[in-house]
Amino acid sequence: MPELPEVEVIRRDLVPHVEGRRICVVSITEPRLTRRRGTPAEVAAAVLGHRVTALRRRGKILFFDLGQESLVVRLGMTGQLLWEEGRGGFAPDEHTHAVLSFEGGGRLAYRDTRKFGEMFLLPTATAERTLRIGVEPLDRGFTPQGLQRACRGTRRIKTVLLDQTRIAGIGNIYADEALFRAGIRPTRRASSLGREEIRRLHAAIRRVLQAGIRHRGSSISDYRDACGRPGRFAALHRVYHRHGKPCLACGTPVRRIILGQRGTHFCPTCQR
DNA sequence: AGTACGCCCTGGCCGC
DNA sequence: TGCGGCCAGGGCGTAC
Repeated sequence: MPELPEVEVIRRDLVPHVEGRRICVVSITEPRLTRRRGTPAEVAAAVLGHRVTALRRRGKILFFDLGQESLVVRLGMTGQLLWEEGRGGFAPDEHTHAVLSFEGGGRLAYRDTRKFGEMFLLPTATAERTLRIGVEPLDRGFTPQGLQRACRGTRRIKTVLLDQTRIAGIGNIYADEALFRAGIRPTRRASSLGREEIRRLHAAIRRVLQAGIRHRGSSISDYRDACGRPGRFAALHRVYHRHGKPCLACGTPVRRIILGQRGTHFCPTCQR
């Protein structure tokens, strides 16, 4: 579900509530949530009593820094982190798999219908390396030259964009939208892109991710921010989920194909 | 090294 | 109304 813009919106929503606050009650009720490392009881015990020193994001992943260790949260396809103010009145439903309560009031609920998300602990110092997270596309360190390097080897440009070990945070929606804005077909061999195309794609990736954040994310179905509100960016999608409808630039019907097991949307006229 | 594919889950929607 | 089939924004393991 959530890609970089959605996760960043959630992070920004949560920072004022959780940073500097101590976790005083932990409940993890879904064993799948901690499947990568440890049991729910072990993770809960390790989190309990710690202060959140920082809430960081890398790609689509959130890190609740707790001192030596960080609680790593991946939202998968349908994961949500919802902030509930106050102590009472909060009724977790059957899709609420974890709740962190904070000293002084306020709770953070983790909901995830499809249970693809995860929550586990890693040593803070090595967490990013362990998870092999690629370059952060909105950082200065992401350059056209870096994108060029990421394009070596792999077959199709969309596959490169979705590879989290190369560039972090781009998922199916923003890959299709960035490729449309750059005028590049998702099926193109990455190594065939010229300097000018790389430059356009680099700019398009940044523009589309920033626009996604500005409009508080894309809510196709499940995505909600930390207050439970949908984002507005889906209304501004130019190709994603617009198959059969006229391209907003030229009127040609937007086409949908399957690429890498994922629905892929593009304009056959505007994207070459 | 790269890619195709199945799979982990649940729910919504469409057509019959 | 009910049911089967297909779809979904992610990512991992396995086979080739």
